[in-house]
Amino acid sequence: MHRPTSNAHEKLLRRLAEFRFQLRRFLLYSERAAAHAGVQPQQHQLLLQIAGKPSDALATIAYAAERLGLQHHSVVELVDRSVRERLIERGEDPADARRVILTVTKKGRRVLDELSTDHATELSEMGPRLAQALHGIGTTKQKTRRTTARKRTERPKQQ
Amino acid sequence: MHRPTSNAHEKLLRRLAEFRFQLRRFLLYSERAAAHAGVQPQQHQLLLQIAGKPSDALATIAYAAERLGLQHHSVVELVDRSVRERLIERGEDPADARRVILTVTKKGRRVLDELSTDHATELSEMGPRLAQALHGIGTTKQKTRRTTARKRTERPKQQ
DNA sequence: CGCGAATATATCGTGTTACGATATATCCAC
DNA sequence: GTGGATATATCGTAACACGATATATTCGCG
Repeated sequence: MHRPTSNAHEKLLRRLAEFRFQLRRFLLYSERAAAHAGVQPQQHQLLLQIAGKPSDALATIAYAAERLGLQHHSVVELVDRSVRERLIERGEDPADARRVILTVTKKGRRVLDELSTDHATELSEMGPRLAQALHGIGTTKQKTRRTTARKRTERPKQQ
Repeated sequence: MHRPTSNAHEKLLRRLAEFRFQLRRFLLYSERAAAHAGVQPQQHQLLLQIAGKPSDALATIAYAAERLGLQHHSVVELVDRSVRERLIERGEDPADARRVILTVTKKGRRVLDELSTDHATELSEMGPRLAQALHGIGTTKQKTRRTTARKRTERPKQQ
């Protein structure tokens, strides 16, 4: 069952490639913006997830790990570095002494605010392009076999 | 110029945080899918950009670097690893002996095809969520714009 | 209330990977 | 053909996330 350069498939590849390219461009912009603001990309993300958490969530290490898609201990190290640079602070949770509550310092806030407006601006430019690159994809996968097609609800991706 | 917990600003933070979270989820999915297919995320991206290039482009190292947002020499190393694992091959450019033309092997193609359909499926699920998280942002960004606005094209960021 | 299991955070050593600096090869203009 | 530009390659280094493991605190249950 060779596909002699299936057009639909080629098209999907091009769209995926374009999407990832645009995505990478955004991430590169973001990395550079962070560097420009004097922090590392991951520190920026940490600040963002702490400051941007919903009001009903606790900014613990575990929360940050979940939001950043990292292991707890990777976050511990990220927090170590960030505390050292006075971007955030460790606080205690009165309700559970095992936990650490993370708060953003004034300095961290300043950095984050700068980055946030930058990103908002950049995204209002690049967002549409990204959204469009994204748009073509779901609709392009038409024939390419329908097996993997609809396991929509969950994904048995372990670890 | 203090913002006493500006509501609009808080909202922007939450939206940005949510967007990055969704983005990270996608990237995490992608990383795992690549691992599951037996390649590293960057190898997947390399395959994708080579196979998904527009027909008028040459799949050189420099092209890949541009598309992956990496330095040439990082790509050289990525290519080294990928060639070693028979995912791609180095070829010569008859027109310019300095160049290396990259081609995807059968094995690489198999891997990429698997990953592509997976990603198309995943994106048709998660794409809308991503697009929506994206959508709220440009419109939430109130005033503060202008400075640092658009020096996207190049940036003297030596980092 | 006391002990083991579960949860939350921390430490240590390691491997991967992208980078800067630099080197080599080829092309192009004159 | 020589010099500068372009394209790829090599080497040493540092950042960062990870696995394995350790410590601290809370919870469940008798």
